Amino acid sequence: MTSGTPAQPRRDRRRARHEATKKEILDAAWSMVRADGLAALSLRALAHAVDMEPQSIYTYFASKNAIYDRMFADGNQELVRRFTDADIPGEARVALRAVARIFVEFAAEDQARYQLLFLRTIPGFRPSPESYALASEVLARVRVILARAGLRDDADFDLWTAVVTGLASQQLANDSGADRYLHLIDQAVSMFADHAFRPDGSASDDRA
Amino acid sequence: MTSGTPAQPRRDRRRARHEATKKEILDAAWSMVRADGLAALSLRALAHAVDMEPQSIYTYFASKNAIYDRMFADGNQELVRRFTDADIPGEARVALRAVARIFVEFAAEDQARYQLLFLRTIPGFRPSPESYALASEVLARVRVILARAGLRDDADFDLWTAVVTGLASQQLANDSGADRYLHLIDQAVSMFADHAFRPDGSASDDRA
DNA sequence: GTCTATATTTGGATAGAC
DNA sequence: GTCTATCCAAATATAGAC
Repeated sequence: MTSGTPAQPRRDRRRARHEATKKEILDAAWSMVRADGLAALSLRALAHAVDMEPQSIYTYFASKNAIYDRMFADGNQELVRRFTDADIPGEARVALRAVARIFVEFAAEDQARYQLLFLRTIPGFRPSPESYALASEVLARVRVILARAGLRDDADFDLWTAVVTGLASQQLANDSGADRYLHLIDQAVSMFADHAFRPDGSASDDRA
Repeated sequence: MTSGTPAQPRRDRRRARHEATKKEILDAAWSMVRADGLAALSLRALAHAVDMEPQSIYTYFASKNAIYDRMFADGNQELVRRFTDADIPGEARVALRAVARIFVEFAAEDQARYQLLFLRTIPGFRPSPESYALASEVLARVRVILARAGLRDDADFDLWTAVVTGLASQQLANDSGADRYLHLIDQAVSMFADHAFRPDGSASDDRA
């Protein structure tokens, strides 16, 4: 009620500015890892990219791994967002196609992001519990979508993730920038669906 | 005919010693990347692991990337060897299973090796033409085996590599040390074979 | 072939003035 | 919140003595 505590507009502005700078640093980090590779990120280069001295980065992030951690969280959040935004239909094969496209296209867009999120590529880095929770969230969403499509078997789910991550990793490793594996998505989904939804007892084993 | 050229036994011994030390260094490098991650390899630590000063490494390798290059070559050579040693039967599904097992087990054994051979994980590194030729050799062998099994379509081949690399990368990223995806190999092969060898016109598209 | 010495660069990180 | 100053460790690499 007295002077000096006017609902703290000054502190809010300061906090907003702080967050804006943080975002600026993260954006720069993303473009650097895209250009030079995930492991090549350095605090010096990052700082200079945002016109700072390297030491000033520590005002915003406690360590280099803290930056990786935020990037890890951002990447997973973006993927969650894409699953949320797309309204996935109930029909099984259509749903599977939609999920596969979202994932593989997301992967193909950014090799560094894919490495950070899905491969263990940075020697010292392990995501914080909060960030890891977002990664689990992604998996949980996919699991829900697939369950709604009629897929509840754990082995089938694992097989599914193997198929889509296989397309993604091949696309990135052997055809970055083009669509050699991207356009196999529908075929892969058909293959998987034929298998997962095959009538009981039709499992062929040894004969071509 | 005269003195001083006695079929050069001394030079041979020296060369043998040189090659032995080189191998010693490479062995140490492999165990270090297995322990600490591929990207964490340093010449210092490597040298001290073989009781040398870091500078002495340069007697054997021109650079750090030259070491990665030899490791890349060794890894591919080992994989070629495994395909050569296994005699793959003519029957299609049996052949596919054999190839898949060899590849996925090879991958699962060593995360660092898999990253080096199949993922672009080390920012500066690109294999030399000679080493890259060995990688092509691996792919060519698989292509021949699959062609003999009746698979000659390029898209089917790409789909095949996606399935096996998917199993491999999931096994490494999510279940290192166990066999969650390893034991999906047979199922994955059945899925793929049912698809690749399906009778003409049976392509299902939209219905579950 | 291995060492000492050294150069150079880069890396991540802290203390403290302003 | 940003800087200067610094630290320390590690990195790759070269020159030259032995």
